[in-house]
Amino acid sequence: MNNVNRNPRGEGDRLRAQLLEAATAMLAESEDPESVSVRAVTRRAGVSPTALYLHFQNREELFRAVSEECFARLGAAMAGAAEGIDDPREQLNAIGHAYLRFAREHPGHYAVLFQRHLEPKPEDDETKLGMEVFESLVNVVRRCGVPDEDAFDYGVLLWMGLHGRAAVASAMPGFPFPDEDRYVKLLEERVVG
Amino acid sequence: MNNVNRNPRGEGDRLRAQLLEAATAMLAESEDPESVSVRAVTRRAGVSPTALYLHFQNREELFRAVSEECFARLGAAMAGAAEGIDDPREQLNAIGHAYLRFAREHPGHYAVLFQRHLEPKPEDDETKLGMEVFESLVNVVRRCGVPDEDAFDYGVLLWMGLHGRAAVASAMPGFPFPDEDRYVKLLEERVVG
DNA sequence: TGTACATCAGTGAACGCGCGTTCACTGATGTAC
DNA sequence: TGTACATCAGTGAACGCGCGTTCACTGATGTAC
Repeated sequence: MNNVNRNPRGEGDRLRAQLLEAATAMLAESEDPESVSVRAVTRRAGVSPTALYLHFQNREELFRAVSEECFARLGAAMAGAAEGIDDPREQLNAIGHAYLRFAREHPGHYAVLFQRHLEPKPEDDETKLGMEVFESLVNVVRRCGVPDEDAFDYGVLLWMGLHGRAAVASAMPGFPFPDEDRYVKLLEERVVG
Repeated sequence: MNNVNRNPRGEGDRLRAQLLEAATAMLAESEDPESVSVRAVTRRAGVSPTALYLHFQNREELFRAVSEECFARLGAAMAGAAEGIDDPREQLNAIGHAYLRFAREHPGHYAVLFQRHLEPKPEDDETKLGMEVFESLVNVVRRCGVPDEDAFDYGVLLWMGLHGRAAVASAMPGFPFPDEDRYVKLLEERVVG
């Protein structure tokens, strides 16, 4: 990077954001997390490979950050889908569709959340972030009239049903799944009752 | 390989089996399919990297073969679990447990089935193999008294519920899943009714 | 019975590649006196 | 007001690595005449 493009003093953190954005964008295009390499990301950000180490300890940390970003996006997609809907059953339906659509349209982002195995960190922000998104699903389940003691379990079943379909549909494109509309309806009917 | 260890004339196919076994064994230990490289597999088999190309067109083909092997093992585990049980509900329960156990005890084998994306081949043996295993699950569902027109759908829901839990439990070890016993019971109660 | 030849099951060296990370550095900009 | 110095945001070369694949080959074993 020429000095021309260097960030001004005190704004060094901008590059961090740019690197994150570059990594996220690559993941959106590539579908294979392994192709998001330190060198590829910095190349895309127009910066030397070394520059990444000014903002992340190593590649693993970059992935951790990308993962957080993707969780936030998934959460936003689900929340956005539920917005403006009153009936909790319809909310649930919308959320289910949003989930599957996210996985289908952003396979790379979805994969980094549930396919790549980051070695768990002490704080484990990722699980925490996942929990937040999950809790909001459980809340909708509760509002569907499911008894409090069942809401968590049913939430898990719904989530697993969605994840299962998202993951397998991408790994085995040949399998004759019911289409998304039917699948979501079926899943929610059976689980929530 | 010294000539000492070379397979006798006409028995060249033995090496194919040995390579497959080596790859499968590595997968059982490593959990990360990417670590199963041509060089690592041939090293383990005690043979030069080039020798692999006598039996497989390329790395992709090796993976395809490994994938078939793993599908067969998963199918066998499920069939074995159902054997000797009369009540179809109990069979279903046993199958569910066998599925989750397979994924838990052989994460590498499970990952190669549903995580690694092989570019789909024309014949698509993999989907076919998966279908066989799946059909046997649907048959049990049918024998539980589920109407024929629902059996396929319910089978899908069960499978997705199992896959979801297997995959997420391995990717997010921190998530507070109900334990396997409860989960399988819950899933089957809700889906099959 | 001997010998030329084909086949089989491999080997060994080399190719070009991209990777993660470390190290010592540069040059602009702000700050203390 | 001038100047020495610290800090900041990067760079560039190099490290050692393992990878998938190709190429021309070797040496034992079987087969035809």
